Amino acid sequence: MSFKKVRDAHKTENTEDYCEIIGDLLNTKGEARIVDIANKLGIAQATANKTVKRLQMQGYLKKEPYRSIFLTLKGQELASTSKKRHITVLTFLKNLGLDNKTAEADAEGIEHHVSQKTL
Amino acid sequence: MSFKKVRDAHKTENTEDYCEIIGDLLNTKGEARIVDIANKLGIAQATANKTVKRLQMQGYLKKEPYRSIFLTLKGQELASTSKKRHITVLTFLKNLGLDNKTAEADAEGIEHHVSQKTL
DNA sequence: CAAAAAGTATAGCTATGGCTATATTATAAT
DNA sequence: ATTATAATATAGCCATAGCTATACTTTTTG
Repeated sequence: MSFKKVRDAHKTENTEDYCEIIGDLLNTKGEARIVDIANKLGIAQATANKTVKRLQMQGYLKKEPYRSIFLTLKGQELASTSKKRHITVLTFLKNLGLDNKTAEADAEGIEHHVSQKTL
Repeated sequence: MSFKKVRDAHKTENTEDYCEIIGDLLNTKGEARIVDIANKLGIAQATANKTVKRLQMQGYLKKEPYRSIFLTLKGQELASTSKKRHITVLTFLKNLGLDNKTAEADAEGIEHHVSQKTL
């Protein structure tokens, strides 16, 4: 069933976004902090904090209290496949002739639902 | 922010799916029942029941206990725009050369995240 | 028409992902 | 060095969406 797959995608979607964002922050700023994530996602810091805690439990992240965040190997892998897919979708949408803003916005939602075959 | 939009899409996604499925069932079978919805979505009947109750509260559906389900005007409108988008995306994916199965599966996830412009 | 089966409803549980309000800790500024 | 500010953490709330188990109707069947 298609719907089951979509639900499964939704489950990993947030995790993928967090890992991707953290990866980007580490690359550009050198460190990833709760505030930055919350700002990028447009959510409250408390929410980001809670999710980071969960992702830590699940082995995607590493972090000490009041310190910045790092990706585990597992988190790095997720971030990289997620980023690749993001770029593929984004490039594709741009090639369709969409402006950057629309392409970026749509890609964010679509990327988590594109199968290997379609890519 | 793109992420905010994606979250908003997720909120309406399930509602759209329910309305679309109910619309389809009414068209093909003449009536829409909890069991059918649960089967189509691949979820437990209790879950379908609960959601149907909520959608009824929110004015998308009408139904009497132990009876079949109908769409309100609001529900019909949502179903039709949702269906149109679904078909557009599906056709597009097929035109890319994807097989029916993959196209259908991907369309299900993607359709809720495609902006008007992109369509 | 009574019993079995199918469908629907409800209760109660879990997890996720939002939020605000309130600590607490770390960092910056005076 | 103390104080103010910024960042982080925690507590407690809400809604959604899933589940199982159980109860209650409706429909089918013998």
